[in-house]
Amino acid sequence: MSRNVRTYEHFCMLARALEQVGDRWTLLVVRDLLGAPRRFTDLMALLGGITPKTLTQRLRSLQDAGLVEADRQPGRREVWYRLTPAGRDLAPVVESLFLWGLRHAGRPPLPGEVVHAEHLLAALRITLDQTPAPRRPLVWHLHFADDRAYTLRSGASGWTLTHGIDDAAPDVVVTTDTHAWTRFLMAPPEQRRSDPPGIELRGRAGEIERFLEHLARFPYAMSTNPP
Amino acid sequence: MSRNVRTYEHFCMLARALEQVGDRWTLLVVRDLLGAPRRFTDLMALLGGITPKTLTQRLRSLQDAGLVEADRQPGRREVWYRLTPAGRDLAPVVESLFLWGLRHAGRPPLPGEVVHAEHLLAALRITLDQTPAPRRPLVWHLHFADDRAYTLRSGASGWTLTHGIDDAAPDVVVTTDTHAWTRFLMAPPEQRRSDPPGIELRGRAGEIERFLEHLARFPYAMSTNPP
DNA sequence: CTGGATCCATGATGATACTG
DNA sequence: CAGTATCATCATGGATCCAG
Repeated sequence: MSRNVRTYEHFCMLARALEQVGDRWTLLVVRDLLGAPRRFTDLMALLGGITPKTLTQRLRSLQDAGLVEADRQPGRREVWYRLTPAGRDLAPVVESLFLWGLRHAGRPPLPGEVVHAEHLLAALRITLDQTPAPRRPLVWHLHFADDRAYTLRSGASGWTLTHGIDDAAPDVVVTTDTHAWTRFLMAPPEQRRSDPPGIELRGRAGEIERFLEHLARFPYAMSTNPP
Repeated sequence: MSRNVRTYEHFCMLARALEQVGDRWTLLVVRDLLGAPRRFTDLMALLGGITPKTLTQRLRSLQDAGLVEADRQPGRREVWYRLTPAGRDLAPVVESLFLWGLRHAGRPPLPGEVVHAEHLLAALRITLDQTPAPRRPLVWHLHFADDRAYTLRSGASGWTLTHGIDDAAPDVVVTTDTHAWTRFLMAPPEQRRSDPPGIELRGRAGEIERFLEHLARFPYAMSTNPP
């Protein structure tokens, strides 16, 4: 149970933070737990390429640091891992790294890369949060070919991405698959209007227009320095 | 010269970002280059504990990734390393990690930890940026016992920390040493008013009061979730 | 099936010493 | 000042196996 205390021995809050979350894979685990609580095998699938040994080790470190807690219910097989409040406080860290990656490595998938629609949706949600909030709350539903569905919703405290669709009437319903959705989002915004292949957009014409307008800021919403 | 291409092979902008800056020591190098251009030995001193081999390797990776450039002038021994615009874009990443560390690991130095006033000043500057900007620009000078001096200045685009003191008339002048300054800032804000040992504050009484008021938000300025 | 543990190979990092 | 060289150690990856 003893932790790998690989320390920097610096009196610096950045170094202290990196001692907790700087190891390989750690922030990717946090990324996936920010979306929702997950089981070990959920994480294995989302983190394609991690070995069970390393995942176990990262989850233990995060638990010891108080960033993750394991939910083990008697009579239930699975263990659900979820972030503690301290773990959720890492959201700004993950978001700033997402934005940097979008800006400086925002290219379509390389051959062999594992693709999960959810990670692209997370990047989209963060990008939307960098743009002015819409005057009226918006609700978009996204249905993927593997039967996963997500809701993107704007609210007073920004955009949220949730798993599944809720009962609120959506302004736009997107039906697609991971591959088409990836090609759609990684294409230049001008090209997204002309009947994108593999994507069905349903909703009032004005709402679809508004949807495309918001997406036009993706992936280059942030700029500390000009592109 | 060949890169350490330790990739995740995920189509995820967070993973792409971590491939560039996720290695041990890398973000600490960026932290120190965000303050000013530095020489190899400057970095060795600030990064106490890094080996020259690892520092060389990190600087090469950062150069290959286009985040750092080396300034070698003919007839000059030293090499000055500085961030490129893409490297400076990492400022939000470093800042969010600083804030997380302040909030969740903001304890006084542990025995054996290397202490540099500059890293605490960086954390202070970031914290000041989280609070409402002062109505009028403020200038504080800080003189340390080792003859290093810094200027903290508020402006339209937030607070800046610069090396040395400029010619503008300061509102407050602080004279101290690294140890006393660390104890001062890591003490509860109430305790900072009563004649802190090892610190001399000069300036009009109202300006010193304003200085202490701004510092009262340190180190707990940020909160995504309540403390 | 989920949630791991074990063994071994390899590569990244650390300690120390030395050099153009 | 700005690194290299050498050697030792530790973390990670790959594959396989196991208990509830």
